[in-house]
Amino acid sequence: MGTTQLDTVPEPKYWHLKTVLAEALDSEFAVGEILPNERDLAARFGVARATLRQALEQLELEGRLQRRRGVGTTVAPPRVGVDVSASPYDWPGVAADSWQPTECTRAVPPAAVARHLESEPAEETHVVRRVRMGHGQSVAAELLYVPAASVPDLSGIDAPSGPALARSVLRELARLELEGQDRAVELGSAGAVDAKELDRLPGAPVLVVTTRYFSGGRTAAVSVATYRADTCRLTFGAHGDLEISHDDDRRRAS
Amino acid sequence: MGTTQLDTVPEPKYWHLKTVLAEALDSEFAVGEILPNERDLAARFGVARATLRQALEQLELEGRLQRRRGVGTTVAPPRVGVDVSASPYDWPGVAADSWQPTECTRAVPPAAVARHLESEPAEETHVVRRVRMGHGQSVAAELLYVPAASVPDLSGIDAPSGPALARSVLRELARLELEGQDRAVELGSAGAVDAKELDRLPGAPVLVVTTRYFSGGRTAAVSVATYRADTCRLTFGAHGDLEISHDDDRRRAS
DNA sequence: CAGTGGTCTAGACCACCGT
DNA sequence: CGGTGGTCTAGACCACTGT
Repeated sequence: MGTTQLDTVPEPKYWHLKTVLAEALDSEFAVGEILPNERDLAARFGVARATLRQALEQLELEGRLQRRRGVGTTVAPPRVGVDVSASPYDWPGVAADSWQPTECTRAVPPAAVARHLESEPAEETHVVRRVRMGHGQSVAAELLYVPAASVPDLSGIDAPSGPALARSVLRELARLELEGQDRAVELGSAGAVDAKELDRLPGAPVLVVTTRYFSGGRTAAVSVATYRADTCRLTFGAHGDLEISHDDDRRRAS
Repeated sequence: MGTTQLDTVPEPKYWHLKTVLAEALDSEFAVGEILPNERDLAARFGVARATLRQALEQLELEGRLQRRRGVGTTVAPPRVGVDVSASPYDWPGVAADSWQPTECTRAVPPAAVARHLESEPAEETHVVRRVRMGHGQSVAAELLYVPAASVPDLSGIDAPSGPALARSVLRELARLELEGQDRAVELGSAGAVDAKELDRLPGAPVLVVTTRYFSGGRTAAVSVATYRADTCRLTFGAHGDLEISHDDDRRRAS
């Protein structure tokens, strides 16, 4: 029979608002255009600001709006397709990918990561910080955990803490034979540091990509990369509007 | 020089709250245990309920809490690893996967999908609805768009609208030679129907997995699967806490 | 039915950005 | 500085769940 019942439930205001705004976005606004401020919008729709904000939050989550404190709310461009497929036999940092190492420290990895680095209990590892650029902005922030055992020839050198050391670690890592890798994607919220790196507020929604690199029967490194969930679409394979489509303008009505 | 400045900015209350609660969750609560209700919690922490809720929302987004209207807030089990890697040369519905077809209608696909079905402009396609089960609950809801051209032998049959027809479409589809597929993952929010299917409220965060199936140089089908972002971790490859860990029955409060 | 989370309001103040 | 979005409050009522 199915639910022929037409759900007489009254739609929440913010949900209806979101729908109305989404339609308006499609038909009456161009990418990059700024919307009226929240107080005006709320007044125009006859709702409290909090309610209006609930609708805006949803639209931002869906990547249709972009809000910046002190500036305003703008219509976001379509999500950027970011390739995350990487051939399963390439180490990170090979050749010229879009990642840019920014720092390298030593620290004991969080429990969730340590669990993947089977052999080691609670030991310090190298931690390489990298940022992924795309379309003129930083798109992802990564922490790459590399146990000292994976880069034995680095024990002597500790001085050049920073990008230089980061590159050294990546170089040494690439000398191992990579046997395979593993990926998982989940939703998270940006911590304070990632948020700053991604130019978002703390708590912003991110897609967390955890990658394990296998070598010598062990997990030789673990990467935790956080992608801006509002602006990114992770692609596996040649999917999507590959890289940069210089021209995409849809949405133009009137 | 880097920001040695210790950021004297006062942390937002809800952010601090979230941290405190997260720690309490780790140390003082078992999976499945129910928390005090929001009004009590807010009073205990000396904040307004809205503020307390902001913290809870974040924790729910991160998959650490589960809130159900009329019931209460419980400590969520660790996220379920759901394999999404599928060998690139398998059609959906082959053998016994965890998908269960529930319906099959005909409709014109949304613009975003139609764009992937290059050849066709705004034509009707078969739309197969499937639900993916896992760990005793529905974990994902899918819409599979199959242009009539991809399943030519089905033109005569229209009667058995429902699971039977759905299975027919999948069977016919599997007769084509699959040349490859494509995946993209992005954040979205559940629509009214998906929400009901996933037992969540509308607007709940979901991971949207879009898959294109290629055959005969064309896109023979497009699948849009929405996974519960709060409870799922999408895995590519053998990653993660593989399948089912048989022992997980906590949740039993007298 | 009582108790829970979900929605909504009308304010207030704060942090940030551009000028 | 004025204007923006971000945080917070103290209420109110609604929708849902269990018993």
